[in-house]
Amino acid sequence: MVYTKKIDQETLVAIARDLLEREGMEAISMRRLAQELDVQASSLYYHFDDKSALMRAVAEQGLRELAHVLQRARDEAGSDPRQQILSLGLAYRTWALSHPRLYRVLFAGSPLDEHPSAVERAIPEPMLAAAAQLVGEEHAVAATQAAWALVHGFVMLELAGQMRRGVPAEGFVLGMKAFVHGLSSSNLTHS
Amino acid sequence: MVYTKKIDQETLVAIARDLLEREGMEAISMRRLAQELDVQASSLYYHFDDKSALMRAVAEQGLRELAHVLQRARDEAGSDPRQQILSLGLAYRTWALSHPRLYRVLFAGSPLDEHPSAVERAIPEPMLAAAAQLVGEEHAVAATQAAWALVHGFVMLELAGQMRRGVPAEGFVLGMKAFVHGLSSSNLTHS
DNA sequence: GTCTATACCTTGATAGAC
DNA sequence: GTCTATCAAGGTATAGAC
Repeated sequence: MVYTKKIDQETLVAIARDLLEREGMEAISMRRLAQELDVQASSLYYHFDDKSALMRAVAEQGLRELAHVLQRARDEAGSDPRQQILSLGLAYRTWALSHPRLYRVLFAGSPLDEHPSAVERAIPEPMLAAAAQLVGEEHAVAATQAAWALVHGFVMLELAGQMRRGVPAEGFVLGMKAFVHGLSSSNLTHS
Repeated sequence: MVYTKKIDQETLVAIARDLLEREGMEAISMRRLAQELDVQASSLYYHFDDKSALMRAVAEQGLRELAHVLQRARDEAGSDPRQQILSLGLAYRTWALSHPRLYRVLFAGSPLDEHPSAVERAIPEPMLAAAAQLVGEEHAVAATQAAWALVHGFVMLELAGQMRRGVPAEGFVLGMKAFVHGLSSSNLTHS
């Protein structure tokens, strides 16, 4: 061959992810990625159809990681569903705060085609199991939606810099405890 | 004057907001806004220094509206802080779902300069008052952060199309009730 | 206050040589 | 598999006429 191989899908995803975390989504262009790899921009199109395909691969890698972290958090939390939910929340927040821009990318795509999306299929799964134990199958989905909302909302507000009035970790723990306590003691069917 | 007045700041903000809601943030460019107003793009710079100043004005208008809606929701909810919090949550969600793209813009800016941001100053205020009644001043900030997270997270997930596994309204109400119940009955200082 | 004209930049993507 | 060359769009912003 005349021109020797320099890149492949894997390294391309790795570089894109790295650049994403370092400089944010706006910094990611095909030219910039190519430059980062010491390659011409047009070469990238040999490995990915277009930019969105590349970023989809990045998002999928992040999704797999987060799903794995959550799975492990639940496994390590013992058999008490309350403890499992708390553990899931803490692990979720830790991962999201450690990968802020990647985390945002997970929710930036258009899931309008998939029902439900890959994210909706993977992320809430461990919570769904814990919720079923705590509030029964008939309320598991609703409880999972609420728990996910609480954690996701907290992280998003923190990442947006909207949690500087207090100590975020305190609000987070208080919220999780109040929610779990309320879930297990209140009568969910009425009032 | 040779060229007669066609636009002013107010109509410019109105058109920008309208276009934002109709077609999303990507659709907003100075050229497009000008076209929508039957004017040249360069004319817009007479009224706003640049695009970001214009969009800031749009966001501020949205923020004022939401803050007003929340204030009213609390006023109408009576004296029970639990009822106030539920009312705040419902009103918040309703407004956000009615102005999805504008709502997102409120959190898209960089609040890294203001401590806290305009959003953080205005939005949680009514909740802060209700929370103080329910859990005392020492936990009011933490409880407010959690409540805001729950509602914001729920709305954001809904807007991202990640709540299609169940009936969102049910998960939302269940979450709010469990949280409020947990807040008022659990011992927040220990456990 | 709006106009025309334009400078200047960045982007995603393709064709065809090697 | 990567290269060079290039297209077609789109963007923000300014100068100066009217």
